[in-house]
Amino acid sequence: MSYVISLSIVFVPISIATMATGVDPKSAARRHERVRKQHSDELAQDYVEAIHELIESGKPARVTDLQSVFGVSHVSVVRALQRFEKRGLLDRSSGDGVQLTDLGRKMATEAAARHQLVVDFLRKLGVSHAQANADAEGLEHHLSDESLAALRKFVDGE
Amino acid sequence: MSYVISLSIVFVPISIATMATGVDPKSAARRHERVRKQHSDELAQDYVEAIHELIESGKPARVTDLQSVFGVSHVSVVRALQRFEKRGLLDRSSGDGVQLTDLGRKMATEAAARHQLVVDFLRKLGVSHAQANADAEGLEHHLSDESLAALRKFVDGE
DNA sequence: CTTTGAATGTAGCATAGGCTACATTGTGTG
DNA sequence: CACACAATGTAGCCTATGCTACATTCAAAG
Repeated sequence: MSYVISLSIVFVPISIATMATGVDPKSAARRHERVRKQHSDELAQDYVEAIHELIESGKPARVTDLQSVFGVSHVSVVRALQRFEKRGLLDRSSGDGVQLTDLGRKMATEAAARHQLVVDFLRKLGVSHAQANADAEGLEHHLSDESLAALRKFVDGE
Repeated sequence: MSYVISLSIVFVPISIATMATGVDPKSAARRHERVRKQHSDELAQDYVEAIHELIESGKPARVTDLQSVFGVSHVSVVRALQRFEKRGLLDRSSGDGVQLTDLGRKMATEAAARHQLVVDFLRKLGVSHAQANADAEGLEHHLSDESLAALRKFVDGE
């Protein structure tokens, strides 16, 4: 079998037919592929965000601290940190807790800004603070720039 | 337009202290745990939704069809279907394509309603149809009942 | 009737992300 | 000093999701 893989990640507007039905296979495949990519970055963003928050509040970001933030075993934390260190997001060589690289810090501040925007947005929609925070944790990784801009516009008074 | 909103999301209360700071480790752990649970159900919902759409539009839901919907190899589809069959969501014993069980159909219609609500909501915020559909794919799995109700209120004229 | 191509399934491998069990190391206290 | 506990790391196992390569089956075409 020979596959002809289309590398056209070019922007292709969804056809009228698709817009109505939502069942066009090609665009559906593109959407699902995008979600898979988002997932592969979610944990990294959550980690750098948590590490950033700890450091900003004067506390070291140790394995134990992250373990209680994420509610997983210390082993899962260690292995996640190993992966993210390989990806150049953080540095575990210094003594007390992990440090973020410039790249990690950039990712962290962007993630924090997105998170806050989503929380503010949900609050303005009338969602309780607790639920807004909880939902933002899942939502923040799946918003396009276009949707983020729309949320911002709404939050900033519409 | 009226929506049938899923009532299936677990309610997790969050303490007042948490609400203020957002950094309380225990509530953070609860939030992250909830997101992990949502992830473990995402693919199942996407599959039953896709299968339901195919069947509703008169086409059989075969491995090949789902392969092109999700943009993965046929092997990934087969193994996903095996898992979901074990979970009682679908039935592969009948001849032409998979069938949904009652449970699978219920999950599919709820997921479809959520998806449509998110799309309509983003559209009302000014997001393009193409991007609204794309973003909804990721967002729809991470909204609490409370947030879904807020979205519906906004869509229905506020 | 044979060949061929599409659909489906299996075998086996990779990575991400969970886990428990065990080893090491450092620190503080009886 | 020695024992104990907390923090960290490693070994090894699990499931979910991807993949390629190979096997089977069936229908359509020559």
